[in-house]
Amino acid sequence: MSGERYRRIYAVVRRIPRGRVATYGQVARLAGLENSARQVGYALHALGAATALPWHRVISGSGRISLPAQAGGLEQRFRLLAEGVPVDAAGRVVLRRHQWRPRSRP
DNA sequence: GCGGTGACGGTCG
DNA sequence: CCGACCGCCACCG
Repeated sequence: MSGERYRRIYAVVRRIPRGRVATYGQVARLAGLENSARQVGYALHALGAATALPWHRVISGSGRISLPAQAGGLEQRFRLLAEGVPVDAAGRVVLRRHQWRPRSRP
């Protein structure tokens, strides 16, 4: 199932506060995996939508939902709206206002 | 072991 | 603002 890399990625995703979003690249960096933004998406995909992790709080660096609508993107949009994060019909979120900005990284 | 793949991201036109 | 390209890198057949 999950290797050490996945563990780190999941640990970061678990810290994203309700009502906030983080980007794949941001999660990768916080997990200590500098050039592995793609692996974050891969790791989340391996979980499936039934996981307890807030996978729906992770979006692309351009502020869009990357997941295709039929493959979970629709659910991701619903989950974000449900916790107060505005997502337009095209799946866009205003990062400037809703991106998670952790204080520091110990 | 090799090559294609993708829930990325930065750059360029 | 948007699409096309390209570099990255673990995973999988």
